[in-house]
Amino acid sequence: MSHKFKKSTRKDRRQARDRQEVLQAAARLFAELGYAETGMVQIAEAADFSVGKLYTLFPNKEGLFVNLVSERFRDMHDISAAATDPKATPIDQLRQRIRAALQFFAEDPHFSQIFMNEFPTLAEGVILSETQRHAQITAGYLQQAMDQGSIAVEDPEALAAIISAFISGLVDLTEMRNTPLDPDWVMDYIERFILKPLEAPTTSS
Amino acid sequence: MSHKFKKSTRKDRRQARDRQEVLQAAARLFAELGYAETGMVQIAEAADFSVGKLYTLFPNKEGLFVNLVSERFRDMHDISAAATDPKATPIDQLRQRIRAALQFFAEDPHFSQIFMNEFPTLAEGVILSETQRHAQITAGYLQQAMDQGSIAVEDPEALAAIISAFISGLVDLTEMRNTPLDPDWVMDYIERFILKPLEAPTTSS
Amino acid sequence: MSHKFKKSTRKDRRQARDRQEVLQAAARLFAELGYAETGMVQIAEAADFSVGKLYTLFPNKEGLFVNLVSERFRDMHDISAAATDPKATPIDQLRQRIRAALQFFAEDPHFSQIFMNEFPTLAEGVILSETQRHAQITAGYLQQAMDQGSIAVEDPEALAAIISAFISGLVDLTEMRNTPLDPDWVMDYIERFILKPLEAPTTSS
Amino acid sequence: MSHKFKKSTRKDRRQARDRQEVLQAAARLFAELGYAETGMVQIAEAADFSVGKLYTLFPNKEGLFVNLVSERFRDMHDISAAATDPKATPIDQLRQRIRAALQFFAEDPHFSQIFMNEFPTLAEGVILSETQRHAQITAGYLQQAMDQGSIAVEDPEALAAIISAFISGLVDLTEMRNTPLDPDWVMDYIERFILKPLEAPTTSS
DNA sequence: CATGAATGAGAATTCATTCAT
DNA sequence: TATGAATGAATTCTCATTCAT
Repeated sequence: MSHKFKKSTRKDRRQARDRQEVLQAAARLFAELGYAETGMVQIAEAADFSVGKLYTLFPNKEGLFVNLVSERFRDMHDISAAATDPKATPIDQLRQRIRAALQFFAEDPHFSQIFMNEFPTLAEGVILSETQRHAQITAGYLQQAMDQGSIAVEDPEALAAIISAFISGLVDLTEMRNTPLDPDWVMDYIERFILKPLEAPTTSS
Repeated sequence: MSHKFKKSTRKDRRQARDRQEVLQAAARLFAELGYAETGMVQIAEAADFSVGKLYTLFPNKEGLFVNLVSERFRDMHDISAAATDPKATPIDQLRQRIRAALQFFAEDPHFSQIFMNEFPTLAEGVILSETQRHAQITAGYLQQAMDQGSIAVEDPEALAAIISAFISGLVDLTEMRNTPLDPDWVMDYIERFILKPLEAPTTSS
Repeated sequence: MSHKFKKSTRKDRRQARDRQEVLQAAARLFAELGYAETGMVQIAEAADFSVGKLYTLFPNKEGLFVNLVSERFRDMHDISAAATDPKATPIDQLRQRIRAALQFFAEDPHFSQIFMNEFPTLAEGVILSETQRHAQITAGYLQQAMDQGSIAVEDPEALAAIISAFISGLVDLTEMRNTPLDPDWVMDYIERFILKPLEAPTTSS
Repeated sequence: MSHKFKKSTRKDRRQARDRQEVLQAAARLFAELGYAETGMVQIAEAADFSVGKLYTLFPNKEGLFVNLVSERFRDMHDISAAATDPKATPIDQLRQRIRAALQFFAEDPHFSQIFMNEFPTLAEGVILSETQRHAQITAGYLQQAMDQGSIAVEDPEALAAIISAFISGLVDLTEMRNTPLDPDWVMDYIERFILKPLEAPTTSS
């Protein structure tokens, strides 16, 4: 019973699984070739589906891409949220979030690459708002910390942008050096150049 | 005097001017629509030239783009070089370079946007090497400073990447806020979060 | 029986039929307008297919042309081969071949025209080698006949070229007169001016 | 004096000379690259004239080509006419004409190549009529000879086509073998396979 | 008159999307 | 419902011809 909610769950589950398979294949191609150079036929072949199927799962190429990115974003968000201890201080929660994000990038280099390379070009609608949401969360923690007086008062949006850029810059460098991403290595830089200065008593100025 | 050198400067000058006009129009379109979404016909219309003219000025679409970017890059490099006082300390020279680059971004928001958005996707050949060159110069100053003992010893490449990312992040934020870029504002952050920590005697740890 | 081999014959057959239709339409246009003056859009319209379809059937315009010509060539070769009685004398086999070729030209005036007009310009790769192959076969028969002493000793390559030219010349004249090609009429000339003189005992000179 | 006729002869002569230079350069290019692959700019450069000049000398690309071919045709005609002894028998006059034409081909391989390769495709208007005129002259001699009873009665047009084809075939072979054209060699074949059979008393039939 | 840069119509080719089977 | 062949609009690039200088 409860028809409304559980209707055709079997089909839905299969659909969801198919979508995942397509997204996985697409992620690899987008990462390797870029959005513009990846064709729908290619994606279909890589995912072992027909082109038509792709259009039953996603509205169009852009939709597929948006879906791919926003889904991974949501995953990242969920993981980050799960990794955050609500009883910790705001700054510690931020630390946990950042580390979780780095872990995520380390585990999904395809997404990481797409995020770094293809993203800016296509930063529209859903996607743009996703990045902004993440930035806002970061900014939120910083704002809380400022309110509590535990860090110096700054423009929290700017600090969030800086943290984001920090990560981008170091992930990029990692990619360029063709080495796996080491979250600790990045974390150390963030710790020393951002968090520590913020936490240091600005007393003797 | 020197006949050989001044030959046909009239036409050359006009060509150069036309090229600039095309690049200007193209820069605006690439910034607004992105490389892939901008057509040659569109550029021609925006620059008020015929399509054919575009192909007398540049070998093809990619050539036009590369020209646009590498030209502005060279300009940036030249301006940066001119702004640098070779008698200053390495870190001060780096300060001067960064400020010059920021000034440049502030004055050419289109290039700035293209640099931020279109770049990663098309980062090939000439362009990639240009970015690397800039990063290397930054790294070079940092290395010198480390050698002189004036800053803490770090991975200079990573620091260069961080500085680059810092700038990207804050320029991006500025764009997002739709406000003009204030070099001083960015500089202040770099000063406080990167240069100062580096210069601080790491002694009492 | 034999599942593997008959798989998807339906589609294959349709494809083959479509290909033939395109080639037919293209043959007419190439014959009437020439290769350079015939556009892909025109061919598509004439064959009542979309332009895209053409590119699923052939790699590009040149490919379509080469296909058209080499296919007909192969047909001609097969028909010629089938028409040849291996037990006959070399000269009689040559007779049979020439007659078969003339029959072929008579039945496909478009190909004949393309062969006469468009050929030299585009005589590259596959096509050139096809003509050479035919010339070599002719030369081969002549060589055999010479070896057997049944015809006078001559440069067989030159004789082959002459026979080829003979056919071209008379086919051309037929076209110019806008009359259907009569194989017997051409054959008669070849018989009297080439084969008979060759066979005649060169004794009493 | 006699203003009407000699007006601006200086200029006319220069024009004629320029035209020749252009045609010479064009002939080489058309022979090497083919009509379609040869551009007006290329011709201009090869002839060391401006593109504009080309359009004062000829109406357009096709006009230039037609001019080139018909001019050489006229030359060939003139030379052939001069080489012909009106007191000789028709067949001897034909011999003289053919020999003159062969000489001409031997001396101007570019024209020869264009004639063989590019010609059929562009066989329109002026050009077509030129070939026909030559064929008609040949046919005329043959007709005369038939009327005089010195050769067997045949379709003179067909014979003319055959002679033409004979020449084409052997010139082609020469080109393929990449050797210079030997008029005597070709002449010998024509003599033995066409003229002699024609002259032979058809008595014993 | 000569020049050769500028023009723009036209050509080949691609590929996201649709829809008959 | 799934398929993947078919579609055709859109894109890049060329080159014969013109015309301002």
